[in-house]
Amino acid sequence: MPELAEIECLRVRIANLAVGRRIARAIVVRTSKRQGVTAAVLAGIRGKTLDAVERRGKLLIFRLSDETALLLHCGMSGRLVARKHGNKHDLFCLAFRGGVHLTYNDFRRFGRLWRLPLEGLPRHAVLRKLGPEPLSLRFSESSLASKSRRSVKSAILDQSVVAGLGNIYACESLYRARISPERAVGTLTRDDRVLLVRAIKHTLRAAIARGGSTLADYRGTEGEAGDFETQFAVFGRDGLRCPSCKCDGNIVRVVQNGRSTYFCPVLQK
DNA sequence: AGACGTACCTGACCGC
DNA sequence: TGCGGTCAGGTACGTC
Repeated sequence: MPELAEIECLRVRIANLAVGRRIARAIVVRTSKRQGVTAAVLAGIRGKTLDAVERRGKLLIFRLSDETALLLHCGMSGRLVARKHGNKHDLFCLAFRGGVHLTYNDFRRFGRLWRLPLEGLPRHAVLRKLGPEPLSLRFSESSLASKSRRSVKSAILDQSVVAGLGNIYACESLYRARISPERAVGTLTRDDRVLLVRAIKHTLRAAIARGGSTLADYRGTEGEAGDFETQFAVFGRDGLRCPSCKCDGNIVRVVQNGRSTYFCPVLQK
């Protein structure tokens, strides 16, 4: 459930479900020290009220009434679902008064959980190194200004450059901006950067409006209803015709920094 | 600085 | 049916 658009949709769903409710019980179903899912991390949250659910990049931030926060990074496959625990990949469950349950399920177990005082939040290592929110005014053409020779795809996936883009929306945004993912970020003109920033904002807004993307791993399960994957122009579409009517290109798949990149080499320069 | 490999995990899918 | 390889929405680390 991992990129910004999916996390944002999840945030809204959780907020509607549980903000203002008191936590009746926190159940650690399966301890994972590496992930931070331990009884110690969740100790003492019983009786606290969930005051707000926020998001920063791909991180979810649960503000609790005792001036602490739970931070959750869903990794590759983590998600919060509104049901009691029971699945074999469930790690913990928050039971709220009034019968609402939130269960964290993560079959690949790359997710992470932290608990810390609100007061120390901005200084927390995972938050401190995040770049601007892509949908905020702080994210602009100048955020991408650089003399670097690294690829533009690698730059926009770098969470310290812009927080929250993942592999799907990086590919889709570059397509929309008609910029090759293989271009060195330092060769982008100011106009290129303006186009790319606009494309990123547009792509994320469109994905959020559609409830995010739901890939095969999750399809048909537990209530996540996003369908932005039906709108992909390039992601996972290698060998198919470029959807632009103006070019005769085919989508290709290449590997950059160990990850699949999809693009149209005719349209994207 | 940055590319690359590796590690962390489980599971789906494909070719043999 | 099984087996090995490859792939997966993320991040961190060491090495070159």
